[in-house]
Amino acid sequence: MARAQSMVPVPEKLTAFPREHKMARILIVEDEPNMVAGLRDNFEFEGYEVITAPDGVAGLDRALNEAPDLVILDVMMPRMSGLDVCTQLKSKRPSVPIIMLTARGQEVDKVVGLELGADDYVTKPFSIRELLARVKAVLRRAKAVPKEQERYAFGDVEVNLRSCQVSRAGKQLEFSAKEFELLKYFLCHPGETLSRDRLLEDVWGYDRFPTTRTVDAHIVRLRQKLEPKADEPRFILTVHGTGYKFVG
Amino acid sequence: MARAQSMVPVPEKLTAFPREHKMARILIVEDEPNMVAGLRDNFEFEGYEVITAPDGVAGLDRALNEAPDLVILDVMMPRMSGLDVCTQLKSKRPSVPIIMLTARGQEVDKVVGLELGADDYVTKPFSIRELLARVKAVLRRAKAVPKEQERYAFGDVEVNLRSCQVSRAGKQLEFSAKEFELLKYFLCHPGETLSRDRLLEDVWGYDRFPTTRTVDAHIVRLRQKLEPKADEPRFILTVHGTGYKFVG
DNA sequence: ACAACTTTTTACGTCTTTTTACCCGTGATT
DNA sequence: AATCACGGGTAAAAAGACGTAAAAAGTTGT
Repeated sequence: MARAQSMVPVPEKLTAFPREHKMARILIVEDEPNMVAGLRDNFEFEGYEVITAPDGVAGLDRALNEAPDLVILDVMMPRMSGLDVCTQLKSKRPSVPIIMLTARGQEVDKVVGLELGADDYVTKPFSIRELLARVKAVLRRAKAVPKEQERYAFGDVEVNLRSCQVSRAGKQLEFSAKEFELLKYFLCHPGETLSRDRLLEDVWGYDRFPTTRTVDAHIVRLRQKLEPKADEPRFILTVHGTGYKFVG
Repeated sequence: MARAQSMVPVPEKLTAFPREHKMARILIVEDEPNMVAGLRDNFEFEGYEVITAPDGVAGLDRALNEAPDLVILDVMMPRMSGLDVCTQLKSKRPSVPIIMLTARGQEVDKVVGLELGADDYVTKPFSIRELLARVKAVLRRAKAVPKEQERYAFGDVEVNLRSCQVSRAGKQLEFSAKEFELLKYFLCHPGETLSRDRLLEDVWGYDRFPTTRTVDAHIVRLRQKLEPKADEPRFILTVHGTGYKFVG
């Protein structure tokens, strides 16, 4: 079913991939080869990492062993139906988001699917853009900061991870996207010594390869905004020869 | 005044609170650091989310931008007195409850404060339990009036969510449906940085999938209608690399 | 079916952020 | 103390995101 693909003339724009920490890995479990190929092309074009499985048994196996960030699951498949995979997967990895693909007229399955724990469903035939949009939405929701961890404070600085706000002595500070991501990463790994390579990989992402000095440049800016004395840091410390660490 | 703090044993770590639906966010505007620390400990122990500001100007700023559920306002403060903050805040966010802190002997201020729209006042020195009780009471009253503020004002713009009317300098403006929905979403999430994806999902809805640039196009139109200078926005701000945010 | 209007897409110039390059100071090592 | 590697500061180049206008597509009312 190359139908989905043809609904949208494939490469529309080369306008950069959304800069996420790390591009998500998506598992597609689907038995129809053309459909798989179409989906793979589109998702890879958007910058996702794609792994696939041709039937339910293999799909469950890969889902359990290869830690995908999201699973797209056809309902009708050989060996094990998408519904069964869904049930089993959710029981073992409750937090992995699942999007079900159902054929039109399988209305019942939609309901059952959601009851089984699927996060969303899409009815065939669908436009690839719709699927892409739903994937993005589900991933965003899955990644949303849990309530308990959304706020941090150190010194006279307050950080709200949800609303992306940083204030110091009650006054709002402006942070660029990267600066905020980096700060967030520090906050989530307090006391840990983080190498430049690790920061690059986790904050910048595996498919980008800037110089390690890039990290330094950003550290400088964080310090200028957050440290009482930028040249005598109290929070973002240098670990000579290794990297940086944050202490709150 | 570390008094308040010592009255309730300060908990070591504030990890797991009994989870209510949504614990209220309280803004404390107060210049005395010990007082702030004491209040923060106590309120956080009770499960409230606490944000603070050390003077009137910063306080007003956070009150407008971070949507607190209640504001505790010291009368005597640097830069801008609690009374002025109260007046200004009430004119822009009429529904946000305010509790004033006054020193004994400032009897006059009490009266003035209430006339200015404060919901309650507490005289220093006070017991933390008294303050907690009054906060709870005020919140209860505020919540009793079924929420969702329906009128907003910023700059010379007035918005009525119920009648879907927008006026600027007293003159009615025409808004298309989408434009109004978008504006409404901004008004309901002041100060929060909203990504294009989030706006698309929440404003455009679940089953429509336009490009993220569509959002920009609408932003332009909102700005043209609402901003004094469309090319130098004061209310609908760009957060480069992330999205937009509204500040009133 | 047409006209008027709203919404979405496209295209491109401008502006911001990010990255790189280079030089200097400082802390580690011998 | 001398050397050397590492990190900090700065500015300029490169990459990327935004603003805007205008065209295209979609809606609604007549």
